[in-house]
Amino acid sequence: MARAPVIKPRKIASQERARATVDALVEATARILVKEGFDKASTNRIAEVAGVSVGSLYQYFPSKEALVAAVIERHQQEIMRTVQAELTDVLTQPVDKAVRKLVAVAVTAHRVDPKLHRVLAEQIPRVGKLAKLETFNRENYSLFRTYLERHRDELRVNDLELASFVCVTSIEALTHNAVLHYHNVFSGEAMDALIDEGTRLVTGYLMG
Amino acid sequence: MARAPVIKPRKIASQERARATVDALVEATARILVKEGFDKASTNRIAEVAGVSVGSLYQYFPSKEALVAAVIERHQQEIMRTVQAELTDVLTQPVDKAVRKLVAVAVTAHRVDPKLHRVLAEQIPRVGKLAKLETFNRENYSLFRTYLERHRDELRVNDLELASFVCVTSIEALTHNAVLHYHNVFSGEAMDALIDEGTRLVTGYLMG
DNA sequence: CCAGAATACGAGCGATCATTCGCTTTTGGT
DNA sequence: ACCAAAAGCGAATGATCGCTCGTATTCTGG
Repeated sequence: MARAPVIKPRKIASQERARATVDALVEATARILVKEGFDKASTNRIAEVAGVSVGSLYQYFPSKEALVAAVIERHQQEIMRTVQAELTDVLTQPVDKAVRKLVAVAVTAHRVDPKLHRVLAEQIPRVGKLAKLETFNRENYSLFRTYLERHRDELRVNDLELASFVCVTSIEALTHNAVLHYHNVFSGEAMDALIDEGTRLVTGYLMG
Repeated sequence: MARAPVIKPRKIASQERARATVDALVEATARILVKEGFDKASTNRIAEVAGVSVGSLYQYFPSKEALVAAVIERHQQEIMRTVQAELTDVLTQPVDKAVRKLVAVAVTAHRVDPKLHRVLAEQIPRVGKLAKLETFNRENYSLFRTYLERHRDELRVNDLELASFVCVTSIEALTHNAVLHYHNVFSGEAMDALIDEGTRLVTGYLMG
């Protein structure tokens, strides 16, 4: 009759040693994604690189997807930590200053482990619809939307929804492309120039 | 001693029936990519959907990648066919007209089998560095670059290289995002509005 | 009409992968 | 010091996949 107690409930965890194992697994996953690509990131390989057995892996992560999701979450939090401070006073600043800061922050965000960011951006669609990066972009989007509403009278746009889409999409694409695909072209001064241009693009659009 | 003659040279082909087989295979690959996703596109499945045997598949395509590459090429050519006519007179037109046309063309291009386009855009990085879409973007890019050079005196930008990057990246991202991720939002009139905004964004940036 | 070339077939090989489970080792409370 | 729970282990399983190859069928030029 007694049945449930012996079955392993999966996924719960925490005793000092266990936390180290979990960290090692997430770290190993990230490293493999960057250095060997998504396809090479098999559960066996991840366990091997983490210096852990496959069995242990499955004690904490119910699937390979869960592992990748953990990597995504960790990366997201790292970005947040790096960027948050910059964004606190943006809402109260004038349009030109605010836009410049937002562009600069976007660049900074993409510079947090760019190689990992690239792999994740490319592979996330495949990992279920978890799409944590989507969530991130939503936050980004609604922040911008809020800013536009507060400064409505300084702007020459009617549809704030549409304007938000245009601005956020452009800034994201510009910085993403520059950092992740043309990082050799945009280094140092060239990146400053890119920030200038991005700022001019968006402010010119928002104002006259 | 005679060795080579019997070996199948692979990949060459053409007799009426064979061409139909090749078409069926490419078509089946495209359909599976759209309806079931990249992971489900196994060679066995492709052959099954094409109504053909795996053996036949490997007579014409040396690998699974070759099949995907063929789908990409076909899609590219379809886009070209749809768009080419619109681009012939762009070079001679004034900035505002030209930019508007380029934005509109970008939308049109993304509307050629959007679902296929999305899958390809998401999965292409994984298919070697063939990156035919890269090639396509290069063409796009150099066309724009050429336009800027010809109309240099009408513009208020110094670095044409940088300006091309900014404009092409923005237009591509705007239309890509709108058509492939927010197609429900941007239908009919909303899409016209998007074209207006994209045009204003870019012309405002290029001129005063 | 027929011989050889082209095309088509599909069972099967070897490799890889995600995941399981019976077992051993470590840990922490008492 | 002891022991139950927690953590760790890794060989084994079953499924899938890309791809090959010996054979059967169809086509075509003479």
